[in-house]
Parts: sequence; structure tokens; C-alpha cells
Amino acid sequence: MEKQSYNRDNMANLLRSHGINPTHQRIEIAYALFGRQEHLSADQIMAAVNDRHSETSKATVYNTLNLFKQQKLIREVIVDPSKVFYDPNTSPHHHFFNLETSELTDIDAQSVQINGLPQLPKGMVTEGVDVIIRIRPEAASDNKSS
Amino acid sequence: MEKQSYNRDNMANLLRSHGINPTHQRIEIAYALFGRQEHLSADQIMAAVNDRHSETSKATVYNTLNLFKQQKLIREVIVDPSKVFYDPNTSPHHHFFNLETSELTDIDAQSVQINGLPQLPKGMVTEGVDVIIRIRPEAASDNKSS
DNA sequence: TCTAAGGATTAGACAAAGTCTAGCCCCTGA
DNA sequence: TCAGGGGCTAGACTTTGTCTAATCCTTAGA
Repeated sequence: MEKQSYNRDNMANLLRSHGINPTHQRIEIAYALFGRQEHLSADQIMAAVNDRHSETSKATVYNTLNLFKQQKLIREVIVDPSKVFYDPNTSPHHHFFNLETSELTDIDAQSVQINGLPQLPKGMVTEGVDVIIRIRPEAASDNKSS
Repeated sequence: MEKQSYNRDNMANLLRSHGINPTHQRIEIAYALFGRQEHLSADQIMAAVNDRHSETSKATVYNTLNLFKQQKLIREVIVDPSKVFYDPNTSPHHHFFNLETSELTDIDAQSVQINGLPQLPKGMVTEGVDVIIRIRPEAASDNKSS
């Protein structure tokens, strides 16, 4: 739980601890995500990985991200209708989504309480709760007082 | 606020009241959404409209849905990474999302309180708050007790 | 009635995200 | 050395959604 710096060596252990065979490409992709602790889309990840020496194909990026997701190493964030973001933070949290810039910001879930939710339909279980607060810059046209 | 039955005649007035010129296609598309009060994707709407006598093109469906959205007649629901759902219910509410069937169910927002949200970043305003509860059928593999 | 203007609609080309396929690479174990 | 198998890859393919350019109304004015 303590903050740790991520480097390529940790990555191999991190992958192993989630039952993932650490290959070169997987380490690079994990490092792209965990090294910067940001919300990246698949093509941003591919660009980040291919920016340095090693190269990875589109198929591998998608295969790997889906594998990571399945092994609960990362999680998907679905807020932008045109692309999925991948989040290296799997602890419960919510998001601000900046509609202007498509930027995501984390909101720690520990401080947030949600009350009054109805019962789940019979036979269903909760897989997760997402709270997304869509925000935008206060525009000149929002003249509440002028 | 009182429940009303939607027919094609209301549709024209509904559109006008949102500053939308009621054309034949727009009425059909509005009726497809409001007539069944369900969450439909663009291609489901197109199929519904073209199932009956009149026909509409893909471009018009997308143009019209974006126009409706812009005029706050409907709202987008972004939960499925591969497609957008359109929701004729614009009053504040949240959603259950069935991961197995991709079905959406409304949760009235009036009974739900959310506390402890952090301050918005400076100069930003809230455009909306989405709460999505991802659910799935309790599987045989969820053997909590067996 | 005729015509011009402008909004609405359309087919089809296009773009982008993501999946799939089939073959190749490479590592390990015998 | 060889076989097996997981991983990687290029590129074809699918699907959602956008764009473009042309055509189709509808309405207002002469």
C-alpha cells in the first residue's frame, strides 16, 4: 500500500504476482502504465512503448491489456464514447472526467459514501460501482450573476 | 412529470418544445425512443425505425440523435465500450448495467445521496454525475459457501 | 403558379478502435 | 537436435460513427 517507485524490475514481479508470465513486451506495457500512473488509451500505450527502443504490435498491446484486465492488474475506465482508458489503480476509486480535454482524475473512494441505492435485482451480484463526475471549465457563457 | 403515453402526435410538440423542427424522420426516431422508454443504441434505433414503413438513413439517425442530445431531449449513456446508448429519460438518475446482457436499468437519483465528494478543481463546473453499478448474475463459480 | 433559398435527408466513402487469423519466433525439456 | 507450445506479429477484417456532396423538400415571394 505504501507508495513505491516503479521500474522494470518490479514489473516482472508484479506480473508474476498476478499469474502473468513476464515477457519483454508485457513488461514494457506494464511499465508504461505503472511508471506514469496515468489513464492511458491503447494507442497512447502503444505510442509510449514504441517511442523507446523496443517495438510492439497493436495486436500484442490489445492482447496484453485484456490479459492484465482479466488478471485484475489494471482496470478499464469507460467514459469516452470513442476509446477505453486503462487505469493502473485498481483500488476502489472514482473519477472526474474533463469533457474538454478528456482527462481523468482519481477520486479516492474511501471518503465517498453512497446511500440509498436500491436492492440489486434477484440473483445478481455487484461487480463494481463507478462514479463519474463529468466536469468542464466554467465558460464565459455561464453568466450566473452577470 | 405525470406519466403520459407517447404517440406520434405528442412527438411533434415534444420536439418543438425543445426547439427542434419536427420532420417525419425526427418524429419516428423520437417515437422509437420515447415510445418504449428503453435504452437503445443507434443501430437498434435505426432498426426500429426502418422496421415499419418509413425509412431512414444511418446519417440521419446519427444527425438526429446528436441534435436531440444537444437540445437536451435525450442523454447519452456510456457504459459499453463498443457503443453508446441513448436514454429518453433526462431526469437525474443512475444505472444498473448488466454485464452479461448489456442491459441498462434506471435507478432514481432522488433516493440516492452521495457524500464526501472532493471539491471540484478550480474554475470547473459539474456537467453531470453518473453512477453505474455493474452487475452480473451470481455464477455457480461464486461458491461463497460451498 | 413558378422560382429561389435553405434546411433536411441520403448513399456511400471514410476514419478509428478493436478483433481475428494464420504464420513465425523462441524457449524449454527430453 | 528436435518437438511442443506460448507469445508475437502483420495485416485483413468488423463495427461504430463521421463526413461529403448531391438531392429532396418546403416555404416565401413575385
